[in-house]
Amino acid sequence: MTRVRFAPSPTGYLHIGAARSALFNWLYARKVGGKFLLRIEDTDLQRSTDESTRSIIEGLEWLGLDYDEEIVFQSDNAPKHREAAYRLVNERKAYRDFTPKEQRDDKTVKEGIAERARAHQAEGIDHRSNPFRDLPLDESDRRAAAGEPFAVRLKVAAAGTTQFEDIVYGQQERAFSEIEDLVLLRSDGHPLYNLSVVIDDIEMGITHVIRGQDHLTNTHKQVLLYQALGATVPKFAHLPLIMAPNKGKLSKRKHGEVVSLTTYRDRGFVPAAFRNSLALLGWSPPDAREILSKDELVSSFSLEGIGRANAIFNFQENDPRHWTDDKALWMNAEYIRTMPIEELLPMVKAELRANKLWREEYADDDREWLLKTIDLIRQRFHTLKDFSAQGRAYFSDDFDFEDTAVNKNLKKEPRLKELLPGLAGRLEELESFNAETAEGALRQFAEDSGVKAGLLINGSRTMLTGQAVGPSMFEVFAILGQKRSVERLRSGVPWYDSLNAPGDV
RNA sequence: GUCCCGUUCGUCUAGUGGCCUAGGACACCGCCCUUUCACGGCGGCGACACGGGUUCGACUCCCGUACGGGACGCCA
Repeated sequence: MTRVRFAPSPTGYLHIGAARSALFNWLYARKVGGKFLLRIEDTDLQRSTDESTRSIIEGLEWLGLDYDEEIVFQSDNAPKHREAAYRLVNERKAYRDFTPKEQRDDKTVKEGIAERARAHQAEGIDHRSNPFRDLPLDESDRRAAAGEPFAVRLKVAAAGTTQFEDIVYGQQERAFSEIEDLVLLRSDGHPLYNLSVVIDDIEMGITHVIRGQDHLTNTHKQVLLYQALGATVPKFAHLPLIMAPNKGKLSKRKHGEVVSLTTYRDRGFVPAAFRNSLALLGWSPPDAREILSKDELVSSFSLEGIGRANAIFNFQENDPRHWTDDKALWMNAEYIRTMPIEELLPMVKAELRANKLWREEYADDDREWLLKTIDLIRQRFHTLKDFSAQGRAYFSDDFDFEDTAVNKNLKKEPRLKELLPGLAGRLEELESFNAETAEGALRQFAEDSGVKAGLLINGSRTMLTGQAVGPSMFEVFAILGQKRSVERLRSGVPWYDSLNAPGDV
């Protein structure tokens, strides 16, 4: 039985890179009929928060990734991790290191590592020189019993290599000389990442570890641990990383909310669309299709289809039109305009409700009207937000007039101030009011008035929606209905309204 | 610094020695449709990092160089 897991640490929102790892694990599990487990790696007590755990769970739910079995909280397993470390000490596969703990500033460790490595290189210090490595066990036990603090380190053999076959990156090999005697247990007894992960993965019966490529070189350490513990080594599949437009690491500090999954939810993404575009980052189906439903993703997914090169998530922070990856945005628009309207409806409802534009009649009496309206306006929308922003005039009489639209479609032709109310009169007289009759009346009125129909069409659009762009004007008349169309054509609002923009009259 | 990984249009990618004068998608540009804007249709721009091999033949295999990324912690 295949068992995979997603194991995020709850130290912030769910990052889109992590979300993709979760997605690939989930897809693989569903594809092969295995289990997809969730483990919260909350062993860093200082940085872990419940809020973050909640956001991870919500994020997975939003993406439609359901997990099997109970969530495992890694911190609950600390006693097991410690026990395993002590067992390794007793088996002489690990040892107590009584060297006093070195104080390190978390901010500067990265430079510290490089510096230390350089120094080691120059001075020729090898990491098999720990004086406690071969301390007799009874003496080690005695000093421990006496209360002397110690860390537990894995005893890595001096010579040899470790290897594993990565499903994505192929055969991997690393010399023991490249691997230090890693610390398993801190001197305060706190189990460290590599130990915890391995023990938990064994405990949870994980058969395939699918995770980011940033873990590729660490995997050798974990393989060593599996072997020391006498456990079966799982299969590994490392995923290429998702990078920022400058090819650097995607980070909250540098790139802000664009890397957070919740941003996509909050900014009007359809979950299926985001899931679809996430799946295509580093993976492609055999038939190179791009629009894939959840089921289609599952059925065409394979670890073999994963590429090896990092993918850039292309976004331009200060360009509202390209605030996130263009293809993701396009895909969202594609989903919005093509998905079954019944599936879109609840999302539109939530959006309208959040903006106080939802009316209870939409659920029953006006349901048909709502569906028709959504269908009409969704064609040119990119996110769900557009329903309450650009779409506002369809749901409320209180909407804004865009200055550019007013200037271009109304003020340029002063006669419109009289023509539009005139048109309203003609429309009012119609006994049967629909797109066809409205069009007929408008064209007739244009002819009678000696103006081009386009003048009235564009003027009407701006009077009725406040905008210069939108669906076919006659459809809009029909959707808004006779009464509202007439009222809005007669309203003088835009003529006064935009006067408050100084200098543009 | 050491080790590991990678490199096809601006971006996501197809491509597993001849099907490639390298295909698709997004973005961009143009035309058509349309008295708006989208959608749609048609077209354009645009890439095998570089150098050596191997081969009758390399985007595909090998080596090197360059560039990019990752890892190296008593963080996860």
